[in-house]
Amino acid sequence: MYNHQTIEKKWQKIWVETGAHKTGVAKGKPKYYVLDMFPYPSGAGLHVGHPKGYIATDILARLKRMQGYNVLHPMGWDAFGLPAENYAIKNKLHPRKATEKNIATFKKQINLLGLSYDWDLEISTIDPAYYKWTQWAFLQMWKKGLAYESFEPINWCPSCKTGLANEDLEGGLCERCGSLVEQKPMRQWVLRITDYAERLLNDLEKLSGWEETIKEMQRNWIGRSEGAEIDFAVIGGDRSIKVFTTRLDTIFGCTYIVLAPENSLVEALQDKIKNWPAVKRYITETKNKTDLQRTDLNKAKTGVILDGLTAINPFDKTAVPIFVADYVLNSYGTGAVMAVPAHDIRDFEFAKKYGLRIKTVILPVNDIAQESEAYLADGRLILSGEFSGLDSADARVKMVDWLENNKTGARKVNYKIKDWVFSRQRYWGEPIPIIHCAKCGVVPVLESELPVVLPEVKSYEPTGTGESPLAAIKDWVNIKCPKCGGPAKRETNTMPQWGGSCWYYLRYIDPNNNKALVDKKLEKYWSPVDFYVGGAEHATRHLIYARFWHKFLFDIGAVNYDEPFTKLRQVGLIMGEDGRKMSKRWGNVINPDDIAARYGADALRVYEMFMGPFEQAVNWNTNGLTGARRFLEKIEKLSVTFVAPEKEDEEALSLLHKTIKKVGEDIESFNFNTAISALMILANKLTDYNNQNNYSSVSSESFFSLLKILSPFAPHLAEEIWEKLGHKKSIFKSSWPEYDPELIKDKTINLVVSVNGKVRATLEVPVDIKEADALALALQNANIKKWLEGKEIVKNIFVPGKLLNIVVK
RNA sequence: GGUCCAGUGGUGGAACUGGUAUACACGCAGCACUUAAAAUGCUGUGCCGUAAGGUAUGUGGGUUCGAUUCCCACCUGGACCACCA
Repeated sequence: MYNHQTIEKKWQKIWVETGAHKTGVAKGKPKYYVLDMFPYPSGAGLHVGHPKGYIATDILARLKRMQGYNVLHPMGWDAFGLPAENYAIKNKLHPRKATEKNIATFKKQINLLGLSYDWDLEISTIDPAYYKWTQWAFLQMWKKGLAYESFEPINWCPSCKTGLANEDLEGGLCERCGSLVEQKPMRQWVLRITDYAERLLNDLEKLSGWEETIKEMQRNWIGRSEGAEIDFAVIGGDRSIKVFTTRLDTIFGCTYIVLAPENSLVEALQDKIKNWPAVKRYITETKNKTDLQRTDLNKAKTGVILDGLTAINPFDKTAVPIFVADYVLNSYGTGAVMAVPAHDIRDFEFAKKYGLRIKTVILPVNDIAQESEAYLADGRLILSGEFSGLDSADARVKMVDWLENNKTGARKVNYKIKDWVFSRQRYWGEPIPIIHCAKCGVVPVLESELPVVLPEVKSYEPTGTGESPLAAIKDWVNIKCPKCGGPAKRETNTMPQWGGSCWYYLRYIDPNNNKALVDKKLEKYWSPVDFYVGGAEHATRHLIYARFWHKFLFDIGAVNYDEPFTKLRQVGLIMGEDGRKMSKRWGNVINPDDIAARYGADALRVYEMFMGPFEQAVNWNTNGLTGARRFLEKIEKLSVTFVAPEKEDEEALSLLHKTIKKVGEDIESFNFNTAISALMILANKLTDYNNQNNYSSVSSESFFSLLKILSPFAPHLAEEIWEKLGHKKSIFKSSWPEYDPELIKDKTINLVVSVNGKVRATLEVPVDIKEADALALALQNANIKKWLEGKEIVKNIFVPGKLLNIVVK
C-alpha cells in the first residue's frame, strides 16, 4: 500500500517549483506540438469524462519529452460565448467574474491529475491582448471581401435572442438551449467560407493523420455536387428561371418547375401576386412556419400554382407549369428546381398529390422499373430526342455540352455549406471592429485602434431587438468616423464563440506578441500542431472554421502552413454507470476530485486509459478502478522487495524489451488500453518470479526501464519510486529506454499443428524450423497420429514460425 | 432517406497482413491467512460433457487447407447529416 495523497501532492509541488513542465527550446532537438482542444469553463466543473483526452495528450507529451523532443503542451480557455454568458445570467454574476471563477475551478481540477501543461503559456480568448488579433483577422477578411453584411433571413433563437450559424443547430433546435429556431430577416455579418469550400474539401486528401470518419463528416458537410444550371424561359414573365440539377439526363422528364417561396423571382412577380390571393396566402403561411415544421419529412408536400405562367424546357421546347412549394429550399442552388416526378421521390410525391404528369425517360438497364414509384438510379434514356439510347452518365456530359453550345445553361458546382453567420446579438463576445458612418457607410476600425475593448455594461442580458446590449452604451457606440470625422456608430454585434477558437493554437506559440498575430520564425518552428485531440462534436464546426481561418491567414502570409493540424484523434465519451451521458439531470456525475482523493490520480489516469479504445464511448465503472490501483500497488511492491539477481532471467528480460517496444508504439498510436495491458503482463511476470525466488528476475537497470515506460501513465508513483531507488533527478529528465532487437526475438515458438484446420497439438520448436522437420515431429506426436489413422494425407500447409496444417481425406 | 462505423464470455475489452478466438482487467466460485471481516495471495472460470471430444465471434450463405478478419444478403445498435434537387 502506498499513500497516493502524500505522493501526489509532493510531486505536484516539486514539478511546479522546479519548472518541470516549461516548454523545452533546446537547440538541435526536434519539436513536437501536442494540443488539446481548449475547454469552455462552464459552471458545472469537470466530470471524469472531461480529462480523458487531457490524460492521453499528457502521456504522449511525457513520452516525447523523454524521447528527446522539445515539446509544446499548453492549455487555455475558450471563455467567450453563450454557455459562459447564460451561466452568468442564471447565477446573477457578471460574465467576466463567472468566467474567471470557473477557470479557477477547472484549473484546480486539472492540476490534481498531474498533467504536464506549461502554464506560462496559458491563454484566454477574453483577454483583450488576445482578441485584438481575432479582431485583426476579421479586418483582414473584410479587406479581402470575405466579411460582408447580409440581410437574408437567418436562424434566430428566441430564447438566446441571437442569430445563429447553420452549424449551431441540432435538428432545427438551438444547440445551446434546445429552443425552436425561427427564420428571421436581419442585418448580420457573414464570412464567405464558401469561397474556401473547394480547398477545404480537396485538402482533406493531404490530412493522412486524420481519421477517415471525421474527414467523411467534413466532406458531407461541405456537400459538393456537380451538375448544371439551366435557363428556363418564362412565358408571361420578363425573366427566365435558373434551376440547378445533378440529373440533367432526366430533363426530358421535367413536367413542371418549382420555386422556393422566398425565391427572388417570386418577389419580382409582386404585381401579379396581388391578383393571386392563393399564392399570397401560401407564402405568408410558409413564412409563419418554423424551419422544423418546414423540413419535417413526414408532412405532405404543399404548393400552389402560378397561374398563367409557363416555363419552356430548352431541350424540347415544351411548356411546363410553375409552382411555388416549400419543399424547395431557397438557400440551396438557385432556389428553383426542375421537377422530374418519374425519377425523383419528392417530385413524384408532389405530382401524385396534384395530379401532375409523370413522364418516364430513364429505363433501368437490368431490372424492371416499378410503376408505383420513382426510378432513381441511372439507366438508359428514352423519349429524350437526340439523346435517347445514351446511358445516364454519358448523357449528362453530352447534354451539358449542348446547353453550353446553345447558351441556355452551363456546368455548375454547388455546395451544401453556407456562408458563416458571424454576428451575435449578445454581450459576451469580441466586438466586431466596424464603424457605421452615415456618409461613408461601413468603415473599419483603424488597426492602430485595436483592440476594440468590450465595455462594461449595466445590463448584459440580451435585448431581442437585433442589437446587442452594447447598443445601450451611448458614449461607446457614438464615435467619430475615422474617415470623414463625421458622426458615426460602432457595430454593436459581437463575434460567435467559434471566432476566438479559430487560431488559439497559434497564440500559444507566442502568447505575448503585441506586434503581430504570431512571430513567423517561431511559428515556422512549432507549427503545425503535430497531434490534436478533442471531442467528435467539433468535426463539422470548430475543425472546419479553424481550417478556413488558417487557410486565410496562410493566404495573407501570416502563417507558413496551410493546414493547422497534422494528426487528429477524437476522444470517446465516458458515460455514466447507467449508460447515459453524465449530467446533473440524471444524477450520474462522477467527480474526478473524489476519485483522485480516494484511489489516486495515477489510478484514475491508468483506469481511464485502460477502459477501452480511446475513440470509443464507454460506461464508467468505479469497480474497474480497483484493477488499476492493484496494478500500481504491484509495481510499488516490486520496488520495495527488489533484490538484484546475479544473472537476469532470460524470459523476463525478453518480455521487458517486448513491452518497451509495445508501450512506445501503442502510445503513439493511441492504443493506451493495450499498452497498459502489456505493462500488467510484465508486472505479473516479475511478481510471479519474485514469489518463486529470493531475488528479482531482472537487474536494477532493467527495473528502471520498467519505471520509465510506466511513468507517462502514473507519473507521481514513478517519480516516487525512482527517487526512493536513489535518483536525484526527475525520471522525466531521463531518456526513454531503447529495446534490444536481439532480445525480443523468440528462440523457440509453439508451432500449431492442425489436421483439417482443427488444432490437434502444439509443439515447442526452434523458430526457424523447416517444413520437413516440423512434419516429421508432428507425425511422431501421439495425438496427431490418432487423427491421421486410416486417413490419406492430401497436402500440408506450412506457415513458417506459426503453424502446420495437415489436410487429410 | 443518405454517408460512415460497430456487433466477440456475466461485464469492459484483446487478437499482427486470413493462421492456437476470448490476452489484460472487472465480476463470480473455491482455498489459504484471520476469532471474524476487509485487504492480500493461490486456484478455477465461453457453452455442452465425468472424460475423450464437440461447439462458439449478431443471422444465413460464399471464397479458402484454414475466416472475428475477405465477399454477398439480412438483423440489431450507434454517430453524423437530412426535402441539398
